[in-house]
Amino acid sequence: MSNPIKSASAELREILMSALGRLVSEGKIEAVPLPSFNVEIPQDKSHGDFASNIALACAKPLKSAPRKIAELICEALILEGTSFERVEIAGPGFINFFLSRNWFSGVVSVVLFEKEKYGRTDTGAGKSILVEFVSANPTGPMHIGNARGGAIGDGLSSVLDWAGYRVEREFYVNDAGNQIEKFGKSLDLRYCQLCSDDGQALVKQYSDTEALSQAIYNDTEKFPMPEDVYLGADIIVHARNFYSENGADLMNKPEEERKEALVAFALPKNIQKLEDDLRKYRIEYDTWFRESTLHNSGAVSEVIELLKNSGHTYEQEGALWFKSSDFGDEKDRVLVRANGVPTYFVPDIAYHYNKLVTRGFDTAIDILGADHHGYVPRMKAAMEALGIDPNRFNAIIMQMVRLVKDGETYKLSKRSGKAVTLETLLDEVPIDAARYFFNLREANSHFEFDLDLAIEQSAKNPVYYVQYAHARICSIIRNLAAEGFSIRKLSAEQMSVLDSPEEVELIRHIASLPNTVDSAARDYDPSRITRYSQELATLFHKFYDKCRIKGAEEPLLYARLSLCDAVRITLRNTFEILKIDCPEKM
RNA sequence: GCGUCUGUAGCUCAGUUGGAUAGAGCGUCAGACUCCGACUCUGAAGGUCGCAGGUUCGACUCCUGUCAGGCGCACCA
Repeated sequence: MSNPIKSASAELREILMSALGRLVSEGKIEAVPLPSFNVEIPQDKSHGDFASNIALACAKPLKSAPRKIAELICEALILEGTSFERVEIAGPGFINFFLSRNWFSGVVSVVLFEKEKYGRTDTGAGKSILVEFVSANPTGPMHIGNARGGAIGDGLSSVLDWAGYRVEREFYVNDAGNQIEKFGKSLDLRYCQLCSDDGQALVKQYSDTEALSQAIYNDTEKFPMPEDVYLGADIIVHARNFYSENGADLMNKPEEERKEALVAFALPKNIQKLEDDLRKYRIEYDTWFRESTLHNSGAVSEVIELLKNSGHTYEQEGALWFKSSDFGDEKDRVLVRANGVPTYFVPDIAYHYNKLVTRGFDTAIDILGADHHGYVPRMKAAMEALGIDPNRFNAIIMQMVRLVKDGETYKLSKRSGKAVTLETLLDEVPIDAARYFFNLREANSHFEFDLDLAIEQSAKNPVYYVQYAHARICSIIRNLAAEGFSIRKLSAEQMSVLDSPEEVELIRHIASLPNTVDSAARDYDPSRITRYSQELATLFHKFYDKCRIKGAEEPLLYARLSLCDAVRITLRNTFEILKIDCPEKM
């Protein structure tokens, strides 16, 4: 696993340090503690491939003008045998470095050698990370927010995997507590409605379950529902299916028993549906973790004891409180209500305790909607109270999605039961487009999803643009192979004919994939990868436009063909990270 | 009111630990295929980085204040 940029950068630091060392030993500069300095990639390519502010940083301790120091350093530099061939002093005292041709041709060789592994790094050093995402309530269908969370969570998991972490994907199934109560109550109400005279009349009228459900859903006069239940038509469908299989017998049983039977009937179907929808979205979880297991194993009551023992709880008005304000949370939180029932917070603490202690992951990441952002400080507080480093728990907050079609906003309302579901979205736009679009912007930005653009098959659509680049390369390679020119291994010497600005730019960008993976992993931001792939596609198209491959002189032809293959591999690897199709023809 | 996130070109957005003349796509205008896939490429116009201070060699980036918008602020989850 090599990283051409990182190794060049490290090499450059060495070169600079040894130059300083020589200056000190020759008595040309004073021996002072080395200040921290940068080696970075300038935005403007005319400023070289790397630039260092070392002379500016040394100005103060050496009490000398930055440019003067820069000149001394440059005189002491030894570039022979390194990846660099030239330096320049610029501006207030920056030292700009230019990479050698050998370095550029080396990049292509590395990519052709590492193939599908190119871009992977070992930065994570095998540390384990649990990424929990989507975790939609199993009481109903998934919405657009879950779609964004799914793409980001899965993309982030891939990025972390590529950066050398041991990653597991997890879905937390809220199959216990109040939501399930509410689910049971809703199912029971609908079931009772179906068994009523009005319901029976409709059952006879409609043979189609969907139509029947819609009729009942629409008729709020005959089939009223209280405020605090799920109104969606999917609830009626469950009730209807249960009725079809079991009839009205349950009406003679107590309400609690009915609810239990209905939940036992509907919940597994909903969970299965979540799995199916997410698999269709190309998300495969390592674990579907059930909240109920935390209750059954006693982990929930255990964590209450642990918190009590920590000394950060107190009782007030009959309830048990967690003094989360001890750890910077804005106020304290109730753990156990006056009626003796724990709040949702307790199983959640038990769950995160399970992640970090019981299962021992080094880090746990949650992908959360912005409406849950207030939840982060209290969970960090709970972890700290339990003696866990709160930095091992991280939350990615993602802002709300605005769906736009025909220039207008699609408003999604949970209440109406007519929210845009993940399923609807995937019916409207290709999976590639959905996954790519949701990773176009960083999580923490308000995102506008343009449905028209996602469907459009043109260069305006970024996902088509990048896939087209890949198909185009494959076509070139096919064409040349048909004429007897296949990719062959070239020496550094033969490869060094690639020196036009377009070729150099392209190679430079190819070289930065490992770095991009690292920075995406470091900042938990998979959107770096989509932007990288677009830039790569653009640079390839520019190269293609300027540099002919077919018909070029032979050494150049083979070098350019190798470059094409390197681009193809690099592009394909970014698609692999994002799990989108890699078409060889379109 | 408190907390939190976001304000960068007409629109959608980049800008990696503070660096050199603030970038891209779309849109607009003007161009490029008898030639490897034109689903492509080239060029032009377009900016007080919300506003005001501060920190320093240097600020879109850090700090303070302020304005506008999103999202929260339960013994709901």
